[in-house]
Amino acid sequence: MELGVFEDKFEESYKRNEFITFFCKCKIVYSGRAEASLGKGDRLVSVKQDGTIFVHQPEGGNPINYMKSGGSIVIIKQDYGVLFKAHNSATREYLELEISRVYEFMARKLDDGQKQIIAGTEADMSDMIKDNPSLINDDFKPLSREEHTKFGFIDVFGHDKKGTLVVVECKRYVAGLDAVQQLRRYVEKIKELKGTDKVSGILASPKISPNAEAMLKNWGFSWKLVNPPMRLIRHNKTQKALDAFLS
Amino acid sequence: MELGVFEDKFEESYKRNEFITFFCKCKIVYSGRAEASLGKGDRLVSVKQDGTIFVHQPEGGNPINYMKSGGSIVIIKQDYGVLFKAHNSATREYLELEISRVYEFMARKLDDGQKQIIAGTEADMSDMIKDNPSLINDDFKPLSREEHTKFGFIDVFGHDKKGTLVVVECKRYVAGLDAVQQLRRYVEKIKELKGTDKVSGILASPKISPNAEAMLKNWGFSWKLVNPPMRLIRHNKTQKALDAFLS
DNA sequence: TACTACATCTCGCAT
DNA sequence: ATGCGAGGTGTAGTA
Repeated sequence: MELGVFEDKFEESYKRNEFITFFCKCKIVYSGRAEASLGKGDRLVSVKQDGTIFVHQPEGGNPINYMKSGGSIVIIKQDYGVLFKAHNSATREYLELEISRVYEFMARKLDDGQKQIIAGTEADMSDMIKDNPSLINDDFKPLSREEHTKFGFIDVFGHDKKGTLVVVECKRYVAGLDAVQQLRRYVEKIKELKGTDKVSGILASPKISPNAEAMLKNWGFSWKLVNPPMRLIRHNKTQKALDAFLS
Repeated sequence: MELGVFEDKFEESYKRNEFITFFCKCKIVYSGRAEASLGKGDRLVSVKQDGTIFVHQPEGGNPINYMKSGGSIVIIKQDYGVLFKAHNSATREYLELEISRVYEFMARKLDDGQKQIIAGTEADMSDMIKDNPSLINDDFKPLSREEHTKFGFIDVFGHDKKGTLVVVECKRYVAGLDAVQQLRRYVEKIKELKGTDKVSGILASPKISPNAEAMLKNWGFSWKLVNPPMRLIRHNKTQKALDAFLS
């Protein structure tokens, strides 16, 4: 595409707050929370309707460069082509694309008021545990869930028949050292606040790393295998399918 | 765009491993690490040359749905339009788009062999501290940097004139409770390994949260204000510019 | 491959 | 606004 045409189209679409996206060859410089530069290559550039910008290389999961909404973009003609300057004065970030060619260009006003509904999160997991406390222990009595305190928030909090307080930390996948320390912090704080040593800590997750398990035991905590709700279903399904297949 | 045309174009471009991107109206279902659904709306859909997929709503920084490379895509004609089915058998993930309209379509083979050069990371920060130990303390002698051990890796490790071992943990932005606990873990492990209590912990960051600072002091550690290298330069530049402006 | 920690993380929620 | 933790986190680096 001729760069003059690109300039005009971009200006017009940008003014209208359209979703703009184009393939181009460019060099990139970013300055802000870090400093980054990227030599000349072909990329996809998108400008969303709220001003969010992202640049994708032909491969890889993440944008190579991006800017959050709240900035402004100007297009300036240069001898080598076109300079695409994005600036966010609030965050003092710059993103500059030295565009030497534009291959294809699309822009359109998109209409979408939908929000995603999601299941199988850590919150669902703590819900499940509160509703089915035997997943943790036969005499576990949950009292609260997702309780925010000033030192963090506790996924599930309760006690057992002997009156020992119980703190449960959930992880939806492999629990690592960080999860153990999170649990440790909560248990210590509860002990401090309640003035008792009778507080037990339980880590609930589908897996735990060996180092994390060692540290957990070292601190007198325990681990309970719990799958996040939908993962459990899927796993069972798969198991059955596998069992049937193998039998 | 007529959906039959879209089907043909998509099939052809997908076969050629081109970077495909289009605006469409669709409903979305995801199943895999969680279960998610999203009602009908206008979105940008992209398929990268390695098979990475992402779907963007008109606003917001992150893709609302995505799939990593390694899967496959099929397009199936339906009464309501076209079903876009992405499946990754290795991870057992599905992403299905019920596409009712396609507004615009682009596809092209992009050529890009460049890798981004970046400065101002935490690694740069620990480099800077190792080269300028006075940023931490006048008698700090660094011994190693980014040392990986089996219990974690320590950003900067050294000692002072009195022979006390020193562990430095860097954070490029606000240090929170997690950073303090990370430091705590390293210090405890070093004490255990060396069989000494003479190990001090220092957290180096541009900021620290109040709770984190309280916890830090409670554990006998200390905080040192250190900016990541490029942030320091920018800040000083800005300060000068502001001073000049205000004077 | 598994584990660990960083990320221009982003995002939401509660204080 | 800030603090805090989750995320379908992703990604790199190392054992």
